[in-house]
Amino acid sequence: MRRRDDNKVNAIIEATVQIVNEIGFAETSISRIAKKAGVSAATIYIYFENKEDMLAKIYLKAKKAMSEKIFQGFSESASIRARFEFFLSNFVTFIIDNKDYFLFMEQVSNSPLLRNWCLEETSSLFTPVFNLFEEGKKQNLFKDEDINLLVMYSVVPMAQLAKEQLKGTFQFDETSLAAAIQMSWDAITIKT
Amino acid sequence: MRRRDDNKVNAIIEATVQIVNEIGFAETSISRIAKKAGVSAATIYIYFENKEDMLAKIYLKAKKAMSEKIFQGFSESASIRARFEFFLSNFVTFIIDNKDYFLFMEQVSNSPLLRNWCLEETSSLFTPVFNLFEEGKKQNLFKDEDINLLVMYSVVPMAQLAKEQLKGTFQFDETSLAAAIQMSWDAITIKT
Amino acid sequence: MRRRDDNKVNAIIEATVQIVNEIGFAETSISRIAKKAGVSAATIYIYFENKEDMLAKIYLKAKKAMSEKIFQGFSESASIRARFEFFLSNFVTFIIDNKDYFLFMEQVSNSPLLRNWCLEETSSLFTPVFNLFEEGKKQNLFKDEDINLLVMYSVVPMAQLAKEQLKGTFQFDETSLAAAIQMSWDAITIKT
Amino acid sequence: MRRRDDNKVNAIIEATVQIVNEIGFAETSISRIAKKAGVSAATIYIYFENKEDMLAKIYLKAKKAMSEKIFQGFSESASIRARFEFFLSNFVTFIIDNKDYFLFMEQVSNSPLLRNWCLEETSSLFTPVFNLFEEGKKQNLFKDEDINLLVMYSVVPMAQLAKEQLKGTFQFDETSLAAAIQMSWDAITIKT
DNA sequence: TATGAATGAGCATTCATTCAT
DNA sequence: AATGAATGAATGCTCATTCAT
Repeated sequence: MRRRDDNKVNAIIEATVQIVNEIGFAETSISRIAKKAGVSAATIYIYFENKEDMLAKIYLKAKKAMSEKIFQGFSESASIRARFEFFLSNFVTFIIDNKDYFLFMEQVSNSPLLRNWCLEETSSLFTPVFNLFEEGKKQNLFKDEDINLLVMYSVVPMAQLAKEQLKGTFQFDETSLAAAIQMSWDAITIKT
Repeated sequence: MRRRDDNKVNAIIEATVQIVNEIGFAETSISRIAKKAGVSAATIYIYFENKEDMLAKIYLKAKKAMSEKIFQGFSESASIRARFEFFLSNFVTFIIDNKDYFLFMEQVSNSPLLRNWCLEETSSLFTPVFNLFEEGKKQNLFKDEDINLLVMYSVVPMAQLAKEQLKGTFQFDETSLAAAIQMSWDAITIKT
Repeated sequence: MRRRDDNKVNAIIEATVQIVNEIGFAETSISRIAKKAGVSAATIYIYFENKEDMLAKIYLKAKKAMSEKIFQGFSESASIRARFEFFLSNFVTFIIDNKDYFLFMEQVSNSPLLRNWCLEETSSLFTPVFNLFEEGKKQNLFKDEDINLLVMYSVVPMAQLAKEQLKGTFQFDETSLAAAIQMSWDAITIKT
Repeated sequence: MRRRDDNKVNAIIEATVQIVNEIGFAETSISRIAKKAGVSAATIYIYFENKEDMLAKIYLKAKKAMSEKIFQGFSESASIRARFEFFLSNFVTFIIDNKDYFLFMEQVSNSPLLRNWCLEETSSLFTPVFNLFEEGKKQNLFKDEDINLLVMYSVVPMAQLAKEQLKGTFQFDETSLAAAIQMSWDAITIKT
């Protein structure tokens, strides 16, 4: 029997990510993916149950890749501030370096149909951040607000800025990254 | 000869917005819109050139409506802080009160194909905010950073929180709104 | 607006009947029907909800046509024997004259998926025959057996013979028709 | 080198027969058969040339099995009536006992594409019946009609009744079987 | 022998759009 | 202005079959 050809699977994944980014989630069709990946449309159904399954699996794969890259070298024993900086700059770096994957994830997570898939599996990938925020709150360093709020003011603007950079309307350098991290910090810490 | 029937146009617009929110951008088809609006699909082509044109026009209409509502009663002579609060709380209120329109705008603006349409026309609608930020920077109240950065840390988290509320995972009340506004304020102002 | 084009509907129906007879129920596809009918496949969906709906409607139409032709001029006051002959010879005539429709009905009624559709609506079309059998039983002319049995021995062999004629392996003429009717009669009547 | 694995062939045949009966001829696909038989779809092509060849071979196998069972113990020297009863009741018994095979044969023989295959090979399996009818005609016991006619009035109604039993709309017992055989007999014999 | 991988052709259906009235 | 009819092109997906191991 023929052996599973990982080149084909990867070609499918790459093609999917690129097409979703080029023309949008709504317009992405199996046949376009197949053509770009250089395989028959039928081949896709060997590796994935259906379109939704394919998108979900690619999404999870991307999310895991992000989590790994971001927390590679993350030390739970470092200071809150150090971990905060480490996490946010890794986050930005990942987005810039993995433009396609990140934009793909954005597209997927903005699609109403697919918001359900992956909540639990996903959130567990980011427990180090949640721990960080909880610890900061306990130390009276961070404001005593809902974790959601803290995330909104630290992670979300950073992601948005990275998106602006990908669009060409913003440019991260050391200075602006530091400024952004400081703004996040100011937003969630208690003024002294 | 009959005249342009605004009832029909409105029915089409309402139906479009609702369907996009119900089943997502990707699944929204002309025939579904027509059925929900109670008109023939052919009728849509009397009022709009094609599907893309229709979505663009609805998007612009929504954006204008938002701009008007947000800046209704906005006084350029009020204090920076007052204007800041006024703007952000109006913004949140608009989102909550006009759930359908806002989510529609989100869906559209996340679609790569359609991101180009309306950049200039759109940004001009928010000049009062840009003025506000410029003024704040001149007064040494706001950090001397790129306007984009200031926007990221004030508008974006607020929008995200409003979306969380619409999803049911967050709840704005007077206290949490005040807290959020304060976090925005802390992020962009110079600590004294 | 365009007017409903009955030519198109009829062309679809004719094409369906012919193709089902030519290549069988299992192999009949919408696109083949459309090609033969000279319309777009999409046009079929204007007149029928889906493939099953189309087949069901054509089946019912054929069944009604058969019932009408068979019972045209059927007199409830004629003698049992006269009605028996009238019915059976009309039945055979219909099959011979409407080969396509009859074979289509056979194909459909032998398909397990579709046996459910039309039992009630269909059986009511043949009440005159059931009445005939009941009456014959009351007069001690017909054997006192289940109506099903009487039908099996009168209608079914006749249908089968007509099918043989359509295949070319049998030929009805006045003599053989009379013989067949007599055999049916002998099967179900009480010997005296 | 391994030898032909009859377990696999049988599994394929069983699976085919069952699936055709469960979901109908039209919906029966190689991959479904393979799954049910517990083999790879490719394996089927080791034992059969293609789908049509497979169905034809199974059909013939079933037909031979039926012929064998029906004529097992058939004595050419018994009386006409005895042989007639013997044959018909064996026929019914076979259908009832081998529901799957019989219904499979019905499905196949009703498909126009496959009607050609097996005419000669098939008819030869039933020569004892033809002999019986010829003998009956010579003895002036049976009507002097085309053999086809005699078959129609003896075999066909019996098959149809058996089908009704399988559907649950009729029930053979000793009495009704005897009644049916008598009706067949009355249909084809010369009244005295 | 046996099979997972692979595919071109085809499926039923829906699409955005145009046409004739 | 309004719309039912009509369609070529596309959709996601399954098919029967072949290939490489």
